[in-house]
Amino acid sequence: MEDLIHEAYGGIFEPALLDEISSVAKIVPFKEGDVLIDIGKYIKTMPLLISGAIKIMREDLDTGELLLYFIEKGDTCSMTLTCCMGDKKSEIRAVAENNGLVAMIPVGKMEEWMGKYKSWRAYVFESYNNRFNELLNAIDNIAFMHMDERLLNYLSETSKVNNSTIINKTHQEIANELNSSRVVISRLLKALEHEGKIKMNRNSIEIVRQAKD
Amino acid sequence: MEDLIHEAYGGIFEPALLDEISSVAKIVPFKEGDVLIDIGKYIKTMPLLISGAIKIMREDLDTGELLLYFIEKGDTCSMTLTCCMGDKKSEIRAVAENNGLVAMIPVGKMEEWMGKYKSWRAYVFESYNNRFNELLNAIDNIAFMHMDERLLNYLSETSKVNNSTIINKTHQEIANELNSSRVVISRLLKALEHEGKIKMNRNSIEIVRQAKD
DNA sequence: ACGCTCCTGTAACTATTGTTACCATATCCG
DNA sequence: CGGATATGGTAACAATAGTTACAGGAGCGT
Repeated sequence: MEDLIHEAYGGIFEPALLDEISSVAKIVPFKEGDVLIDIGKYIKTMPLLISGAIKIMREDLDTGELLLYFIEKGDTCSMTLTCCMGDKKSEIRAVAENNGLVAMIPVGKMEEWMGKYKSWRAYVFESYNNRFNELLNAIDNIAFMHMDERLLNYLSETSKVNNSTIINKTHQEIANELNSSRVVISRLLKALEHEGKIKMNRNSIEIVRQAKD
Repeated sequence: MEDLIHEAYGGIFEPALLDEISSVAKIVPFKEGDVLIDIGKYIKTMPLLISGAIKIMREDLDTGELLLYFIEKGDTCSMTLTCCMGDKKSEIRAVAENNGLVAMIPVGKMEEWMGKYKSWRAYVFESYNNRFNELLNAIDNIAFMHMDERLLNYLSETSKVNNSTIINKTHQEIANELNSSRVVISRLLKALEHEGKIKMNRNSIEIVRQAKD
């Protein structure tokens, strides 16, 4: 179990901190679809992602939903940071995109380490910064891009975090994550298939050419 | 000049920190339209807003623009925090919405205070959290709302930060900040006028009923 | 007053996205 | 096997937003 933390965070934290994390962290596995954090909930332990990918979603009042960004190995969600530090409710939902592991850290340790370890402080700030930029990126997507581009981006990102050119999602699921409707997604996917960028099968989509040519 | 800082930040920082801020800060006035921070630029001093309002904009590659949120007295922009701490380029543009004052703090002091003052640490985290939530709010706006609602929100927010029910902006300016086009904004404003929510004059719009009834 | 620029109104059209409806087939389960 | 459910294809239509074009009036400087 120490190996896991060392592998994922070895390049980020100083040795003494790694040891401390290993001693206090509880390694928890999660499965695809698990809701790790939900909107309106308080967070009592902070998760550090060891393996797998987590998607961060925003929900609207009237059942609208939107994928904001993915989190991968070595990352954490700044929302959990603020929630832990400030005792606030979560504004986002975190859902497992695939199977993986998290190291759960008691909130008390977080603040302790803020004063004790420089690498921890740097990590916390880096996390905030990354999440901020990912939100900006999400804004760029929905504000400046059309649905077909957003769809391609989504397929590309999903392919990346799942390490596969084959995406096992239904049109309905994709529509939900992009806050669109199934018919629209089917239409656009069909167009992408005609352009030779993807191949479609039941329950899966294969990316033929990556979005970034 | 000490009075200004005490007035704006008296409830936030401990006395010793307030004194230190007063001694090192350079008070700088700004005028409506001033570009305080621009995309791609490095930031060498951190601004604390004393009076006035600043709008934070995001820009697209092909000349699209979008207002993300406003910053008011007692706030700072988390982008400047990360830029200062991490020596990174700004991803956003900060433009003065009206006239006001900022206290400019040398970057070195920021890090010094992080270890020295608990209220400073709390403030920095609170700022990050506020900006994060404001970005989420911006996402809600563009992802889940139609242009007419966004327009009403915009008018309401603008009215608030300018302390006036009269908004001195042209349709073109509003269109730019909402990343729309002038014709669309004119059309929607006309509809809002028919609904009795606003009154229009050349170069100004009066909010008759606040958006939040 | 004259010409110029800026601001706004409006029409007509296009593009994009969302909605509703219906169908075909695949898959799962009893 | 037979029926229920999930998934995807497609058409027709509606709603929203963006584009182009043009006109009228306000304000400004000469």
